[in-house]
Amino acid sequence: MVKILVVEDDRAINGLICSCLRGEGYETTACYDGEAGLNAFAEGSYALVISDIMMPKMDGFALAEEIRLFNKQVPILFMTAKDDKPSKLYAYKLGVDDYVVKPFDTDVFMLKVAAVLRRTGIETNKSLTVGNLTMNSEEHTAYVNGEELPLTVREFDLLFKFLSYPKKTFTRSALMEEFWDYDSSATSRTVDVYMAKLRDKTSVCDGFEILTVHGLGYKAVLK
Amino acid sequence: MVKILVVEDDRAINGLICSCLRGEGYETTACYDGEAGLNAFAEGSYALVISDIMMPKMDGFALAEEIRLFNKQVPILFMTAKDDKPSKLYAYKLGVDDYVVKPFDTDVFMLKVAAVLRRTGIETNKSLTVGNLTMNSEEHTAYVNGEELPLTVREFDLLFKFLSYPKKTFTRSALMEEFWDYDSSATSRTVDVYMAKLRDKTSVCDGFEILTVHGLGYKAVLK
DNA sequence: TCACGTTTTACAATATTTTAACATTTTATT
DNA sequence: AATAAAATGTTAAAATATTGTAAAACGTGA
Repeated sequence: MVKILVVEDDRAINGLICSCLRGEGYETTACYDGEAGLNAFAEGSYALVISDIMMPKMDGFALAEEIRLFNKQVPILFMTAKDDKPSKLYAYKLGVDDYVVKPFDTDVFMLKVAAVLRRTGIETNKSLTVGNLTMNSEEHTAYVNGEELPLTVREFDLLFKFLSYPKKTFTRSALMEEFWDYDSSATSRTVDVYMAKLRDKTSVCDGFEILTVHGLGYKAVLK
Repeated sequence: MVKILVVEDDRAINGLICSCLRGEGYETTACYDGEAGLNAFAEGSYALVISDIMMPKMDGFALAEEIRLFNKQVPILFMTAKDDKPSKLYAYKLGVDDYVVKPFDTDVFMLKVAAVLRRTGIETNKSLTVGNLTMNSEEHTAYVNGEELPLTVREFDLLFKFLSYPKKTFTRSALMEEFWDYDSSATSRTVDVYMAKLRDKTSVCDGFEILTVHGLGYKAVLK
């Protein structure tokens, strides 16, 4: 559910990082240079970017600058063999979230990833609790006050997404791109129907609310 | 030998748990308060810690915190009479693996133990009991009320998997990847046929049920 | 060939998704 | 403030998709 973009030209290291992350239940995309990283970032909605600094075509700093042009939120985690202070300072100036020096301990690395995501309010685990609602993506189950709340796959996916990124507004088209087949011809009004269903089904939940952002889409806000 | 540390001040309950676990082939150490538990943990290398929450000297939470100071990996299973959410949330924050509410069913308890160990990659027993069904993966045999339940290899593998991870939903493709040849061209509908067969054959079982997760796959739930 | 387990097929039964119609709310314009 | 226009809410029926199941076809080893 949580997507992480890994930009690192050393394919062995990139593979190692990705497999560690996948082992923790994250979804990963591997890119081998800054340019590819930027393109990938523009395509999908990533919860975190992990990037090397020294890479062909576009280095990590340039990538971070480009990403910051249209996204000031997404956490960026730099990896580097350099431990020099100028790089470090420059990195923080760009709004980089944290800094990992290679070679690194994968345990510590995973903890940093979890910490960054926690800090930015993204649920890292396969389970998520908001008020009296608990969702488990592995079991594909939702419980309200311990009782199972039956949800269809689409309903589950949508709700899990919304609660994974509270306050974030999702447009109908973004949701359809993410959860509907590429060649689905469904109207964007379909999303509205699901929102109504979710509002109905989650009316017993006390921790959040699904709000309409008129002219844009929907968002979940915690209360 | 898989070693399990049991920390529980009620000697009767502690003894019961230990004897159950030993019956399943685990090695156990009994401690009657948190302090003794911490000392024992520091001494030996345990694969799992099972702890009560309310105990003299040092409660379960404190014990878990201390253990986490020098071991972030070992799974911790809490037992408690409390079913309140604050405790539960706090427990998960400490990285506790699962939660058992007393009084509990020893069958379910043993399954949780097995599930936790399996999840953390520790090889456990080759046999599994759910209600009136006992399966032995070494002999590839299944018994219901002492009578043999004839299962083909595929049926056995599927059922054993499902019961090893109760509540977890398995997609058809995940199952096929695991149990079918890489180059098998079988349709995923084949899985459905096996589910029907398993449901039929296990209709005399009282401890679980195979449920359909529409749009995703199947799961076994204990009852 | 027979026996047995596996896989496919076809159709029935269910469940979910989508549409479409109308109601209501919000926004823009006068 | 009144009105029109646009966007959203709601619902049930229609359209699709998924699953259940029995039977047939297939493949393999004794």
